[in-house]
Amino acid sequence: MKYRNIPNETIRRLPIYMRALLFSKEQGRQSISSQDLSRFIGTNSAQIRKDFSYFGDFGTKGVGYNIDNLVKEIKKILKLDIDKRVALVGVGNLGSAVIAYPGFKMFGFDITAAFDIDPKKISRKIKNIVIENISKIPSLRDKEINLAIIAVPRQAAQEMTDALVKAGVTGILNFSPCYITVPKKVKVITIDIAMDLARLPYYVPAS
Amino acid sequence: MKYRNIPNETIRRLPIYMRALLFSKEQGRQSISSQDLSRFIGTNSAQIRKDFSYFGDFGTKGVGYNIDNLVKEIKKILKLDIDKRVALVGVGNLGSAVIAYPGFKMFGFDITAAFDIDPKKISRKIKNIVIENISKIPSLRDKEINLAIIAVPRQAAQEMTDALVKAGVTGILNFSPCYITVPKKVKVITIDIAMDLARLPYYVPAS
DNA sequence: CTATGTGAATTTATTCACAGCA
DNA sequence: TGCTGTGAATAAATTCACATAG
Repeated sequence: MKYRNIPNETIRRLPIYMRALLFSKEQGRQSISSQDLSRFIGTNSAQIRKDFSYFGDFGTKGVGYNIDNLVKEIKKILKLDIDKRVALVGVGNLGSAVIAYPGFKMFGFDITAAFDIDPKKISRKIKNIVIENISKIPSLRDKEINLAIIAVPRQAAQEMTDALVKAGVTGILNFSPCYITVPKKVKVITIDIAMDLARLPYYVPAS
Repeated sequence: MKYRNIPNETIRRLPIYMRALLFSKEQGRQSISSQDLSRFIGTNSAQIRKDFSYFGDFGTKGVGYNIDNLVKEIKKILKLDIDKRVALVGVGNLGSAVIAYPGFKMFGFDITAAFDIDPKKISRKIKNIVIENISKIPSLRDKEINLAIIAVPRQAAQEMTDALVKAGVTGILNFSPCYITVPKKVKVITIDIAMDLARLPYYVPAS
C-alpha cells in the first residue's frame, strides 16, 4: 500500500479494467485472475497486478480478484463512488451523440444540463434535458455541477471554458479541436477524434 | 536523421503539432519557433524540438520552423500526404456525428462509405453517402479503402471488425466500448468517450 | 543574439522473476 | 499448486544544458 507516485498511465488504465470487469460480471463470473483479465484487454498480467498494487492488496493468492470488490475499489480510487452530474456545452452533432451515449452510466455519470447558443435549440428537450442558453452556465454553481463536456466549434471553446471555470467547474472533457487554457486547479482532457484517426496510417503497411 | 526507435508518444503528438501549425498559419504566420508552438499546445519547447529531430532537421537556427514546410513533413511522416478514404460502420448517433465532423478534412480524410444493419437506414443518404447494408463490407477491397471507423454496439464490434479485416482494412478507429482482436498487421485505436470522462474526477479536488 | 538539434542526465513506466500465501 | 504482490532490472520518454549555425 503506497498511494504515492501513481503513474498517470495506471490511472488511464483503471477505467479499462473497470469496463472489462463489469463485462465479465455480466457473463456470470464472480472472480477473475490477472491473467484472464489481461486477455480481455490486451495487456499483460504483470501490468495489471502492478497497477492494483499501488492502491492495496485487492486479490487473493491462488485465486484472483473478486469482481464486485475490485470494481468497488476502482470506483473509490477514481472518485466515482458518488454519482456525478455533468453539464454539456454545445448540442450539435457531437454533443447530441454524447447525450445519447449509453456508456456513461456504468461509471456513474449523468448528464443533467445542456447549453447552446443557437436560439432555435434553446428550450428544446433532448433526452429529458432542457437545452438552456449559454448565459445560464453560471447556474451550475448552485446545482453543484463541477464536471462539463465541451463540444463547441474551436472559436467558442476558450470562452465557454472560461464561463465554466467561473461557474465552479473543475473538470472538463474537451471535444473541441484546440488547446484550452485553465487555472492549475482545473483538469482538462481533450479528445479530437480526427487526431486519433490521423496517427493510424503511420502504423499500417501500405497506402 | 535517424528514423528508428521513434517513441509512440512522439507519433501521438504529431497531429497535435499539425493542428496547431495549420491554426497559426490561418492567423497569418509563416514561421514559428518551438517556443511559440509550445504555447499553443501546452508542452515545452524541448519536447517539440526533440520530436522533430527524430525525423530530420526541419528548422532554421535563429529563426524557427517554416510552417508550410513543417506541415508537409509531418504529413509525410504520418503517411497523410495522399488523401485517404475511410469507411464508417454503424450510423447511429455517434456514427452520424462522426460523418458530420468537420475536423477530418484537415488531415486529408474523406468518409466515402457507410454501413449499417438497420433496414430503415439502408439506402438513405447522409452527407452524400449512401448507407449500405453491412453485407456490402467486402466491397471495400475493390474500392481500395483500408481505413475504417467502427461505431456499433459492443456486441457487434468484433464481428464487424472481422468483416473489415477480411475486406482488407488495416487500420481501425474503434468507438465501440470494448477491446477487439485483430491480426498483428492491423492497427486498432480505441476511443471510449466515457472512459476519458471517468478519469477526470481523480484529478479534481472535491466532489 | 536567437533558436535549433542533440547527447547526457533524469524521470517515468513496464517487465521480469520469484518469494510467499491460500 | 496457482496466483498475487513486489523489489529489482529494463525500457521508454522527458528534460536539461549547451555546442552550433544562421
